[in-house]
Amino acid sequence: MAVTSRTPESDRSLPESPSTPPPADDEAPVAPAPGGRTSPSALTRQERKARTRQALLDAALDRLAETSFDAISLREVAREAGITPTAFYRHFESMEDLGLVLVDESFRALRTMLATGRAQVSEPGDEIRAAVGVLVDHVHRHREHFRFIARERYGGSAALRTAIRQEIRLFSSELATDLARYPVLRELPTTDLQTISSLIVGAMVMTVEAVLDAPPGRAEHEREVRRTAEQQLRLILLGALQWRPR
Amino acid sequence: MAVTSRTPESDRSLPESPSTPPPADDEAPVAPAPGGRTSPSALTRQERKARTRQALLDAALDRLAETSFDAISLREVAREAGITPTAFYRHFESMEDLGLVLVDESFRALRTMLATGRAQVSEPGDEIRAAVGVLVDHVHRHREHFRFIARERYGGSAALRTAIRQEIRLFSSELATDLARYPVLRELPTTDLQTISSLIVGAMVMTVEAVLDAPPGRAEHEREVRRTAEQQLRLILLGALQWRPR
DNA sequence: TGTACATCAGTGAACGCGCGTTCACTGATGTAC
DNA sequence: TGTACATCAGTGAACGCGCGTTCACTGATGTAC
Repeated sequence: MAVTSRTPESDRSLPESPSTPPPADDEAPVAPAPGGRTSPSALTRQERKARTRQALLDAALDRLAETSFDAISLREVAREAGITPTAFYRHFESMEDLGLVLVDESFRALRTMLATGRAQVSEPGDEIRAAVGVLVDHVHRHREHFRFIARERYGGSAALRTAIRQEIRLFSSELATDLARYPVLRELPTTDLQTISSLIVGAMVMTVEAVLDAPPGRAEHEREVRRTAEQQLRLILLGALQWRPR
Repeated sequence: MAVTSRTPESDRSLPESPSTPPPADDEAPVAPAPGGRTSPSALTRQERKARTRQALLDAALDRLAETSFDAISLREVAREAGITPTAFYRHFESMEDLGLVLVDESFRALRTMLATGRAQVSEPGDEIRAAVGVLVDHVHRHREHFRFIARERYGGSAALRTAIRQEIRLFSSELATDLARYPVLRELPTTDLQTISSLIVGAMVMTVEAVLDAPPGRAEHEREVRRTAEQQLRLILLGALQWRPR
């Protein structure tokens, strides 16, 4: 197990060691500074706590690759984060509590995406391709968070499901507002805009799932997913332009 | 726990019984004919086994109201079905095995729906309303199976997920074939038809979830769900009619 | 700057519990004669 | 029809295990003087 270098009384590996212990310097599990340390840590207590907390969140996200959230145990999350089960309670009241924080974190990522999308308005006529690009890129960049949402959207405890559904509804409304900026759509009543944006959200959800399911290397598969998504949005737009209320 | 008697040797349900086994009469766990019974049971061993098996499947479906499939224990399913954990193995190799049977059962229900839909073609101009009606009715009639699919579609073990995804893909293809019957759409290349039908399937999935989420009594909420679904399909159709390949 | 005390993230033993799986078994149902 | 034997769905005890939660604790970090 080779502890890399240093500190006279070293070999300070944790009792339950993290899966990938010290990648570069920081990041990853945490290393909660066990007993007897001479050189004073560079981190404040507060910073350390924040890291452990994040390690717990990351550990849970990580486990979601294998099972659904409510099949993940507090103990395995603590183990993977490199702390005792008992210490878990210093950070969260329960796994459900942690789950709700993950919902929050995940939708923050999603909102970032919307902002990015609005910022780079791109040349007209190509908005759809650009939008799909932004979506797919973000899914790659926040793969684990999107997987979490996809899984728990209809999966887990009532509390998580409710929280996620509310966020999606909000997201859909924001999209409706965005749509209202387009000249042709501006005339449509709000309810119709909402119907349209929920259709778009549905297509997006399917797209996200397709991207997540893509075998890692298959660029070809992904190009296909993009193309389908673009065509679907185009078709929706085509329908929307023909749409007349009532 | 009264065993409700009747019919000397009739009630010939199949070993692998259809989704709704014994319409009136019994229901509930099973009553595995405990020891010391004097009056000979009216059921053959085979029939009894089939019932217990179905009771296990139903128990699992039932538990899915609370948690996701991979958080359901073999023991609680056995308990709810009225048998010992040990006896579970007379029917399924494992919970995963049982899960795969549920996938099968659920999609059989879904296929029934498609058949129904095709049969009652209804007056033209109203196909969309009729289709949405058939969908919503079927969700009500097979509420638990649809909930199972909705939950495990992205939720659980890789095996279940794969099985479900394959069924949905198949379903989507069948829909594409159906679409090809419509004069205007007949001209479109197969890939475009598939893109369109996957968009429709996406909207349907959202609709199913909305119906499942509806608070039981709220007829009003459900009318709204129906209306939205109809409009979305109408919009897709509108787009499809404008669609020109490439 | 040094000292004395407070804070609090993390420890480790212990608990009772439900889990999946094994095993040898029982006794009603089914079958061969 | 009656009898003797085979089948097999379900039993119940037992196992080792990982779980969530409690408790009294430790010792580095933080703060007041």
